[in-house]
Amino acid sequence: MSDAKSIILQAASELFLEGGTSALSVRAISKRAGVSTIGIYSHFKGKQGILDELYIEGFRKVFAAMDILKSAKGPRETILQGVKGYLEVADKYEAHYRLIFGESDPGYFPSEEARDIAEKAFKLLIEVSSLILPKETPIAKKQRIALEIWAFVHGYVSLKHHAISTLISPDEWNTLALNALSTHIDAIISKHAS
Amino acid sequence: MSDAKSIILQAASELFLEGGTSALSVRAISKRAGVSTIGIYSHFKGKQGILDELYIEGFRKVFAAMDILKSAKGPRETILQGVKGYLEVADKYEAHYRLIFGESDPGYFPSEEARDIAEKAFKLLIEVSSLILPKETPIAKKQRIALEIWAFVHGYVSLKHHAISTLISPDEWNTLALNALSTHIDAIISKHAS
DNA sequence: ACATTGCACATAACACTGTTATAGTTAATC
DNA sequence: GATTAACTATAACAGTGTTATGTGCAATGT
Repeated sequence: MSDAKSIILQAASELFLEGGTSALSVRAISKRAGVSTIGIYSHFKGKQGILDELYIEGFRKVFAAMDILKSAKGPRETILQGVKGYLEVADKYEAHYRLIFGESDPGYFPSEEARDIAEKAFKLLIEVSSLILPKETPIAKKQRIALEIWAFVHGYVSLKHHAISTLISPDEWNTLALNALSTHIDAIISKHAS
Repeated sequence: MSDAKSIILQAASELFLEGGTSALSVRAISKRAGVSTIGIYSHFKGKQGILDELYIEGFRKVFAAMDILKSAKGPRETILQGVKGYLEVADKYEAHYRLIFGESDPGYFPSEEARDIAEKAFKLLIEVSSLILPKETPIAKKQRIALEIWAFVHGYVSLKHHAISTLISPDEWNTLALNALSTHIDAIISKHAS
Protein backbone atom coordinates (compact mmCIF):
# COMPACT_ATOMS: atom_id res chain seq x y z
CA MET A 1 0.00 0.00 0.00
CA SER A 2 1.35 3.39 -1.02
CA ASP A 3 2.08 6.10 1.51
CA ALA A 4 -0.83 8.33 0.62
CA LYS A 5 -3.20 5.40 0.71
CA SER A 6 -2.24 4.31 4.20
CA ILE A 7 -2.23 7.89 5.47
CA ILE A 8 -5.77 8.39 4.19
CA LEU A 9 -6.89 5.14 5.73
CA GLN A 10 -5.27 6.03 9.04
CA ALA A 11 -7.05 9.39 9.06
CA ALA A 12 -10.36 7.75 8.23
CA SER A 13 -9.92 5.14 10.93
CA GLU A 14 -9.14 7.78 13.54
CA LEU A 15 -12.11 9.95 12.64
CA PHE A 16 -14.33 6.89 12.62
CA LEU A 17 -13.26 5.78 16.09
CA GLU A 18 -13.62 9.30 17.44
CA GLY A 19 -17.00 10.23 16.09
CA GLY A 20 -18.51 7.37 14.12
CA THR A 21 -20.04 7.91 10.72
CA SER A 22 -21.11 11.48 11.28
CA ALA A 23 -17.46 12.52 11.60
CA LEU A 24 -16.52 10.60 8.50
CA SER A 25 -17.04 12.98 5.60
CA VAL A 26 -14.87 12.91 2.51
CA ARG A 27 -13.72 16.45 3.18
CA ALA A 28 -12.90 15.73 6.82
CA ILE A 29 -10.84 12.68 5.89
CA SER A 30 -8.90 14.51 3.18
CA LYS A 31 -8.31 17.46 5.48
CA ARG A 32 -6.85 15.33 8.26
CA ALA A 33 -4.83 13.24 5.83
CA GLY A 34 -3.47 16.40 4.23
CA VAL A 35 -4.58 15.47 0.74
CA SER A 36 -7.16 16.98 -1.55
CA THR A 37 -10.69 15.66 -1.56
CA ILE A 38 -10.12 14.13 -4.94
CA GLY A 39 -7.39 12.01 -3.41
CA ILE A 40 -10.10 9.88 -1.81
CA TYR A 41 -11.28 9.04 -5.29
CA SER A 42 -7.94 8.37 -6.89
CA HIS A 43 -6.70 6.14 -4.07
CA PHE A 44 -10.04 4.56 -3.15
CA LYS A 45 -13.38 4.19 -4.86
CA GLY A 46 -14.78 7.20 -3.07
CA LYS A 47 -16.49 6.91 0.25
CA GLN A 48 -17.68 3.40 -0.51
CA GLY A 49 -14.05 2.37 -0.80
CA ILE A 50 -13.19 3.92 2.55
CA LEU A 51 -16.13 2.20 4.21
CA ASP A 52 -15.08 -1.10 2.66
CA GLU A 53 -11.67 -0.77 4.24
CA LEU A 54 -13.16 -0.01 7.65
CA TYR A 55 -15.61 -2.88 7.24
CA ILE A 56 -12.70 -5.23 6.54
CA GLU A 57 -10.74 -3.75 9.43
CA GLY A 58 -13.68 -4.48 11.72
CA PHE A 59 -14.02 -8.07 10.60
CA ARG A 60 -10.30 -8.61 11.03
CA LYS A 61 -10.66 -7.67 14.67
CA VAL A 62 -13.59 -10.03 15.12
CA PHE A 63 -11.53 -12.66 13.39
CA ALA A 64 -8.58 -12.18 15.73
CA ALA A 65 -10.82 -12.28 18.79
CA MET A 66 -12.28 -15.62 17.81
CA ASP A 67 -9.09 -17.23 16.63
CA ILE A 68 -8.38 -19.02 19.88
CA LEU A 69 -8.70 -22.61 18.78
CA LYS A 70 -5.29 -23.53 20.11
CA SER A 71 -5.63 -22.14 23.62
CA ALA A 72 -8.51 -24.51 24.14
CA LYS A 73 -9.38 -26.30 27.34
CA GLY A 74 -12.75 -27.95 26.81
CA PRO A 75 -14.99 -27.31 23.81
CA ARG A 76 -17.56 -25.52 25.95
CA GLU A 77 -15.02 -23.16 27.48
CA THR A 78 -13.40 -22.51 24.12
CA ILE A 79 -16.67 -21.33 22.61
CA LEU A 80 -17.51 -19.15 25.58
CA GLN A 81 -14.06 -17.63 25.37
CA GLY A 82 -14.67 -16.87 21.70
CA VAL A 83 -17.98 -15.26 22.57
CA LYS A 84 -16.28 -13.20 25.25
CA GLY A 85 -13.73 -11.99 22.75
CA TYR A 86 -16.48 -11.13 20.29
CA LEU A 87 -18.32 -9.08 22.90
CA GLU A 88 -15.16 -7.21 23.81
CA VAL A 89 -14.42 -6.33 20.21
CA ALA A 90 -18.00 -5.15 19.78
CA ASP A 91 -17.51 -2.82 22.74
CA LYS A 92 -14.07 -1.57 21.88
CA TYR A 93 -14.73 -1.01 18.20
CA GLU A 94 -18.37 -0.04 18.37
CA ALA A 95 -18.15 2.16 15.28
CA HIS A 96 -16.78 -0.72 13.21
CA TYR A 97 -19.38 -3.07 14.59
CA ARG A 98 -22.19 -0.70 13.69
CA LEU A 99 -20.80 -0.29 10.21
CA ILE A 100 -20.69 -4.06 9.73
CA PHE A 101 -24.33 -4.36 10.68
CA GLY A 102 -25.57 -1.45 8.64
CA GLU A 103 -26.18 0.90 11.53
CA SER A 104 -23.88 3.51 10.11
CA ASP A 105 -24.54 4.39 6.54
CA PRO A 106 -27.72 3.32 4.82
CA GLY A 107 -26.89 2.95 1.17
CA TYR A 108 -23.55 1.36 1.97
CA PHE A 109 -23.27 -2.18 0.76
CA PRO A 110 -20.00 -4.07 1.24
CA SER A 111 -17.94 -4.91 -1.84
CA GLU A 112 -17.22 -8.45 -2.88
CA GLU A 113 -13.85 -8.35 -1.17
CA ALA A 114 -15.47 -7.15 2.03
CA ARG A 115 -18.13 -9.83 1.87
CA ASP A 116 -15.40 -12.40 1.38
CA ILE A 117 -13.77 -11.71 4.71
CA ALA A 118 -17.18 -11.71 6.37
CA GLU A 119 -17.72 -15.18 5.00
CA LYS A 120 -14.32 -16.28 6.21
CA ALA A 121 -15.13 -15.08 9.71
CA PHE A 122 -18.37 -17.03 9.61
CA LYS A 123 -16.48 -20.14 8.57
CA LEU A 124 -14.19 -19.70 11.55
CA LEU A 125 -17.26 -19.43 13.75
CA ILE A 126 -18.51 -22.69 12.27
CA GLU A 127 -15.20 -24.31 13.18
CA VAL A 128 -15.32 -23.07 16.73
CA SER A 129 -18.93 -23.96 17.34
CA SER A 130 -18.46 -27.40 15.81
CA LEU A 131 -16.33 -28.29 18.80
CA ILE A 132 -19.43 -29.17 20.79
CA LEU A 133 -20.83 -31.35 18.01
CA PRO A 134 -19.94 -34.92 17.06
CA LYS A 135 -17.32 -35.07 14.33
CA GLU A 136 -19.62 -36.77 11.87
CA THR A 137 -22.20 -33.99 12.05
CA PRO A 138 -23.14 -32.86 8.54
CA ILE A 139 -21.83 -29.46 7.57
CA ALA A 140 -25.30 -28.02 7.04
CA LYS A 141 -26.14 -28.69 10.65
CA LYS A 142 -22.85 -27.27 11.82
CA GLN A 143 -23.72 -24.12 9.92
CA ARG A 144 -27.12 -23.91 11.56
CA ILE A 145 -25.62 -24.23 15.01
CA ALA A 146 -23.03 -21.55 14.26
CA LEU A 147 -25.80 -19.30 13.07
CA GLU A 148 -27.72 -19.91 16.29
CA ILE A 149 -24.78 -18.83 18.37
CA TRP A 150 -24.01 -15.81 16.24
CA ALA A 151 -27.63 -14.67 16.18
CA PHE A 152 -27.82 -14.94 19.94
CA VAL A 153 -24.63 -13.01 20.64
CA HIS A 154 -25.26 -10.40 18.01
CA GLY A 155 -28.80 -9.98 19.28
CA TYR A 156 -27.42 -8.90 22.63
CA VAL A 157 -24.95 -6.49 21.09
CA SER A 158 -27.57 -4.99 18.83
CA LEU A 159 -30.13 -4.54 21.60
CA LYS A 160 -27.43 -2.90 23.66
CA HIS A 161 -27.16 -0.30 20.91
CA HIS A 162 -30.89 0.24 20.99
CA ALA A 163 -32.59 3.03 22.88
CA ILE A 164 -34.26 0.47 25.15
CA SER A 165 -30.85 -0.46 26.51
CA THR A 166 -31.12 2.21 29.22
CA LEU A 167 -33.26 -0.27 31.14
CA ILE A 168 -30.14 -2.28 31.86
CA SER A 169 -26.80 -1.08 33.16
CA PRO A 170 -24.05 -1.07 30.51
CA ASP A 171 -21.75 -3.33 32.50
CA GLU A 172 -24.39 -5.96 32.94
CA TRP A 173 -24.96 -6.59 29.24
CA ASN A 174 -21.98 -8.81 28.56
CA THR A 175 -22.59 -10.87 31.67
CA LEU A 176 -26.19 -11.41 30.65
CA ALA A 177 -25.13 -12.40 27.16
CA LEU A 178 -22.55 -14.86 28.42
CA ASN A 179 -24.98 -16.46 30.85
CA ALA A 180 -27.65 -16.81 28.21
CA LEU A 181 -25.15 -18.28 25.77
CA SER A 182 -23.97 -20.67 28.43
CA THR A 183 -27.50 -21.95 28.90
CA HIS A 184 -28.05 -22.30 25.20
CA ILE A 185 -24.79 -24.10 24.53
CA ASP A 186 -25.67 -26.63 27.21
CA ALA A 187 -28.99 -27.11 25.48
CA ILE A 188 -27.27 -27.70 22.16
CA ILE A 189 -24.84 -30.17 23.70
CA SER A 190 -27.54 -32.21 25.37
CA LYS A 191 -29.73 -32.15 22.28
CA HIS A 192 -27.03 -33.29 19.87
CA ALA A 193 -25.18 -35.43 22.40
CA SER A 194 -21.63 -36.02 21.23
CA MET B 1 -54.96 14.60 13.92
CA SER B 2 -55.54 17.37 11.40
CA ASP B 3 -55.98 16.59 7.73
CA ALA B 4 -52.65 17.98 6.59
CA LYS B 5 -50.84 16.12 9.34
CA SER B 6 -52.28 12.74 8.44
CA ILE B 7 -51.75 13.36 4.73
CA ILE B 8 -48.08 14.13 5.32
CA LEU B 9 -47.71 11.05 7.48
CA GLN B 10 -49.41 8.90 4.89
CA ALA B 11 -47.07 10.18 2.20
CA ALA B 12 -44.04 9.58 4.40
CA SER B 13 -45.18 6.07 5.25
CA GLU B 14 -45.70 5.22 1.58
CA LEU B 15 -42.32 6.55 0.52
CA PHE B 16 -40.70 4.71 3.41
CA LEU B 17 -42.25 1.38 2.51
CA GLU B 18 -41.36 1.84 -1.14
CA GLY B 19 -37.76 2.90 -0.88
CA GLY B 20 -36.64 2.99 2.72
CA THR B 21 -34.77 5.93 4.14
CA SER B 22 -33.10 6.97 0.92
CA ALA B 23 -36.49 7.79 -0.55
CA LEU B 24 -37.52 9.71 2.53
CA SER B 25 -36.33 13.27 2.01
CA VAL B 26 -38.21 16.25 3.33
CA ARG B 27 -38.73 17.57 -0.18
CA ALA B 28 -39.98 14.22 -1.46
CA ILE B 29 -42.48 13.90 1.38
CA SER B 30 -43.81 17.42 0.93
CA LYS B 31 -44.06 16.95 -2.82
CA ARG B 32 -46.11 13.77 -2.53
CA ALA B 33 -48.26 15.19 0.23
CA GLY B 34 -48.89 18.31 -1.82
CA VAL B 35 -47.68 20.67 0.86
CA SER B 36 -44.72 22.98 0.98
CA THR B 37 -41.44 21.77 2.44
CA ILE B 38 -41.86 24.00 5.42
CA GLY B 39 -45.15 22.25 6.13
CA ILE B 40 -43.06 19.37 7.48
CA TYR B 41 -41.72 21.79 10.06
CA SER B 42 -45.02 23.39 11.03
CA HIS B 43 -46.85 20.08 11.44
CA PHE B 44 -43.94 18.00 12.74
CA LYS B 45 -40.61 18.70 14.30
CA GLY B 46 -38.83 18.39 10.98
CA LYS B 47 -37.51 15.09 9.77
CA GLN B 48 -36.88 13.86 13.30
CA GLY B 49 -40.61 14.24 13.92
CA ILE B 50 -41.49 12.22 10.83
CA LEU B 51 -39.09 9.47 11.82
CA ASP B 52 -40.56 9.43 15.32
CA GLU B 53 -43.99 8.81 13.88
CA LEU B 54 -42.72 5.96 11.71
CA TYR B 55 -40.80 4.54 14.66
CA ILE B 56 -44.00 4.54 16.71
CA GLU B 57 -45.95 3.09 13.80
CA GLY B 58 -43.44 0.25 13.62
CA PHE B 59 -43.63 -0.53 17.31
CA ARG B 60 -47.41 -0.50 17.17
CA LYS B 61 -47.26 -3.27 14.60
CA VAL B 62 -44.85 -5.28 16.74
CA PHE B 63 -47.15 -4.66 19.65
CA ALA B 64 -50.19 -5.93 17.78
CA ALA B 65 -48.33 -9.02 16.61
CA MET B 66 -47.41 -10.01 20.14
CA ASP B 67 -50.71 -9.18 21.76
CA ILE B 68 -52.05 -12.70 21.64
CA LEU B 69 -52.22 -13.50 25.34
CA LYS B 70 -55.88 -14.45 25.12
CA SER B 71 -55.66 -16.86 22.23
CA ALA B 72 -53.27 -18.95 24.28
CA LYS B 73 -53.09 -22.70 24.38
CA GLY B 74 -50.06 -23.65 26.43
CA PRO B 75 -47.44 -21.14 27.60
CA ARG B 76 -44.84 -22.63 25.27
CA GLU B 77 -47.06 -22.38 22.20
CA THR B 78 -48.17 -18.88 23.12
CA ILE B 79 -44.62 -17.61 23.18
CA LEU B 80 -43.73 -19.32 19.94
CA GLN B 81 -46.80 -17.79 18.35
CA GLY B 82 -45.68 -14.39 19.55
CA VAL B 83 -42.24 -14.96 18.09
CA LYS B 84 -43.82 -16.01 14.81
CA GLY B 85 -45.85 -12.82 14.72
CA TYR B 86 -42.75 -10.78 15.47
CA LEU B 87 -40.86 -12.40 12.61
CA GLU B 88 -43.71 -11.75 10.21
CA VAL B 89 -43.90 -8.09 11.13
CA ALA B 90 -40.15 -7.79 10.71
CA ASP B 91 -40.51 -9.16 7.19
CA LYS B 92 -43.58 -7.22 6.16
CA TYR B 93 -42.44 -3.89 7.55
CA GLU B 94 -38.73 -4.22 7.03
CA ALA B 95 -38.22 -0.48 6.63
CA HIS B 96 -39.87 0.20 9.98
CA TYR B 97 -37.89 -2.57 11.60
CA ARG B 98 -34.62 -1.18 10.31
CA LEU B 99 -35.56 2.28 11.52
CA ILE B 100 -36.28 0.95 14.99
CA PHE B 101 -32.87 -0.66 15.16
CA GLY B 102 -30.93 2.25 13.79
CA GLU B 103 -30.22 0.76 10.40
CA SER B 104 -31.85 3.63 8.59
CA ASP B 105 -30.69 7.00 9.71
CA PRO B 106 -27.59 7.41 11.84
CA GLY B 107 -28.11 10.53 13.86
CA TYR B 108 -31.73 9.70 14.46
CA PHE B 109 -32.54 9.13 18.10
CA PRO B 110 -36.12 8.41 19.13
CA SER B 111 -37.99 11.03 21.12
CA GLU B 112 -39.24 10.38 24.63
CA GLU B 113 -42.68 9.54 23.33
CA ALA B 114 -41.18 7.06 20.88
CA ARG B 115 -39.04 5.48 23.57
CA ASP B 116 -42.13 5.16 25.75
CA ILE B 117 -43.93 2.90 23.33
CA ALA B 118 -40.76 0.87 22.87
CA GLU B 119 -40.70 0.32 26.61
CA LYS B 120 -44.36 -0.65 26.61
CA ALA B 121 -43.68 -3.24 23.93
CA PHE B 122 -40.85 -4.65 26.01
CA LYS B 123 -43.16 -4.88 29.03
CA LEU B 124 -45.61 -6.84 26.94
CA LEU B 125 -42.80 -9.17 25.96
CA ILE B 126 -41.99 -9.63 29.64
CA GLU B 127 -45.61 -10.59 30.25
CA VAL B 128 -45.64 -13.11 27.44
CA SER B 129 -42.33 -14.69 28.29
CA SER B 130 -43.24 -14.89 31.97
CA LEU B 131 -45.79 -17.51 31.05
CA ILE B 132 -43.12 -20.20 31.16
CA LEU B 133 -41.82 -19.07 34.56
CA PRO B 134 -43.21 -19.78 38.04
CA LYS B 135 -45.52 -17.03 39.23
CA GLU B 136 -43.31 -16.10 42.15
CA THR B 137 -40.30 -15.42 39.90
CA PRO B 138 -38.82 -12.00 40.77
CA ILE B 139 -39.43 -9.34 38.16
CA ALA B 140 -35.72 -8.82 37.53
CA LYS B 141 -35.38 -12.42 36.43
CA LYS B 142 -38.49 -12.16 34.27
CA GLN B 143 -36.90 -9.21 32.59
CA ARG B 144 -33.69 -11.13 31.94
CA ILE B 145 -35.59 -13.99 30.36
CA ALA B 146 -37.58 -11.63 28.15
CA LEU B 147 -34.32 -10.04 27.08
CA GLU B 148 -32.90 -13.44 26.23
CA ILE B 149 -35.81 -14.21 23.96
CA TRP B 150 -35.80 -10.81 22.32
CA ALA B 151 -32.06 -10.87 21.73
CA PHE B 152 -32.31 -14.27 20.14
CA VAL B 153 -35.15 -13.41 17.79
CA HIS B 154 -33.80 -10.02 16.91
CA GLY B 155 -30.40 -11.54 16.28
CA TYR B 156 -31.90 -13.70 13.55
CA VAL B 157 -33.73 -10.79 11.96
CA SER B 158 -30.65 -8.61 12.06
CA LEU B 159 -28.36 -11.25 10.58
CA LYS B 160 -30.93 -11.77 7.85
CA HIS B 161 -30.45 -8.12 6.94
CA HIS B 162 -26.71 -8.60 6.83
CA ALA B 163 -24.73 -9.22 3.66
CA ILE B 164 -23.80 -12.68 4.92
CA SER B 165 -27.45 -13.69 4.70
CA THR B 166 -26.99 -14.83 1.11
CA LEU B 167 -25.55 -18.04 2.51
CA ILE B 168 -29.02 -19.04 3.59
CA SER B 169 -32.21 -19.01 1.56
CA PRO B 170 -34.63 -16.23 2.56
CA ASP B 171 -37.49 -18.61 3.31
CA GLU B 172 -35.40 -20.69 5.64
CA TRP B 173 -34.56 -17.89 8.07
CA ASN B 174 -37.81 -17.80 9.99
CA THR B 175 -37.90 -21.57 10.32
CA LEU B 176 -34.37 -21.58 11.65
CA ALA B 177 -35.22 -18.85 14.12
CA LEU B 178 -38.31 -20.63 15.36
CA ASN B 179 -36.48 -23.93 15.80
CA ALA B 180 -33.65 -22.28 17.69
CA LEU B 181 -36.09 -20.41 19.89
CA SER B 182 -37.94 -23.62 20.53
CA THR B 183 -34.78 -25.27 21.77
CA HIS B 184 -33.91 -22.33 23.95
CA ILE B 185 -37.35 -22.01 25.50
CA ASP B 186 -37.21 -25.67 26.46
CA ALA B 187 -33.86 -25.00 28.07
CA ILE B 188 -35.30 -22.09 30.05
CA ILE B 189 -38.28 -24.13 31.16
CA SER B 190 -36.17 -27.03 32.39
CA LYS B 191 -33.71 -24.72 34.08
CA HIS B 192 -36.30 -22.69 35.98
CA ALA B 193 -38.73 -25.54 36.38
CA SER B 194 -42.18 -24.20 37.05
C1' DA C 1 17.57 16.40 -24.88
C1' DC C 2 13.01 16.95 -25.97
C1' DA C 3 8.24 15.53 -26.23
C1' DT C 4 4.72 12.77 -24.39
C1' DT C 5 2.30 10.43 -21.20
C1' DG C 6 0.28 9.71 -16.82
C1' DC C 7 -0.48 10.70 -12.08
C1' DA C 8 -1.63 13.72 -8.21
C1' DC C 9 -2.92 18.23 -7.24
C1' DA C 10 -6.30 22.37 -6.20
C1' DT C 11 -10.32 24.78 -7.31
C1' DA C 12 -14.76 24.92 -8.41
C1' DA C 13 -19.00 23.23 -9.68
C1' DC C 14 -23.28 20.03 -9.59
C1' DA C 15 -27.01 17.96 -7.43
C1' DC C 16 -28.53 16.66 -3.40
C1' DT C 17 -29.57 16.89 1.99
C1' DG C 18 -32.03 19.20 6.44
C1' DT C 19 -33.24 23.59 7.96
C1' DT C 20 -34.50 28.48 8.22
C1' DA C 21 -35.53 33.37 6.80
C1' DT C 22 -38.28 36.23 3.99
C1' DA C 23 -42.19 37.62 1.83
C1' DG C 24 -46.82 36.88 -0.23
C1' DT C 25 -51.67 34.98 -0.03
C1' DT C 26 -55.79 33.35 2.00
C1' DA C 27 -59.18 32.53 5.58
C1' DA C 28 -61.22 33.28 9.98
C1' DT C 29 -62.00 36.22 13.90
C1' DC C 30 -62.98 40.55 16.40
C1' DG D 1 -63.25 46.52 7.38
C1' DA D 2 -58.95 45.55 10.02
C1' DT D 3 -56.28 42.25 12.39
C1' DT D 4 -54.45 37.89 13.20
C1' DA D 5 -53.12 33.33 12.22
C1' DA D 6 -51.94 29.76 9.07
C1' DC D 7 -50.77 28.51 5.00
C1' DT D 8 -47.91 29.09 0.69
C1' DA D 9 -43.57 29.70 -2.50
C1' DT D 10 -39.00 31.11 -3.16
C1' DA D 11 -34.59 31.37 -1.85
C1' DA D 12 -30.78 30.91 0.95
C1' DC D 13 -27.31 28.51 4.19
C1' DA D 14 -24.24 25.01 5.39
C1' DG D 15 -23.47 20.63 4.74
C1' DT D 16 -23.03 16.00 1.85
C1' DG D 17 -20.84 12.73 -2.14
C1' DT D 18 -19.12 13.23 -6.60
C1' DT D 19 -17.09 15.01 -10.87
C1' DA D 20 -15.21 18.36 -14.45
C1' DT D 21 -11.59 21.48 -15.37
C1' DG D 22 -7.16 23.05 -15.44
C1' DT D 23 -2.18 22.91 -13.41
C1' DG D 24 2.21 21.05 -12.32
C1' DC D 25 5.49 17.46 -11.68
C1' DA D 26 7.83 13.19 -12.55
C1' DA D 27 8.67 9.25 -15.34
C1' DT D 28 8.79 7.31 -19.74
C1' DG D 29 9.76 6.80 -24.89
C1' DT D 30 12.08 8.32 -28.88
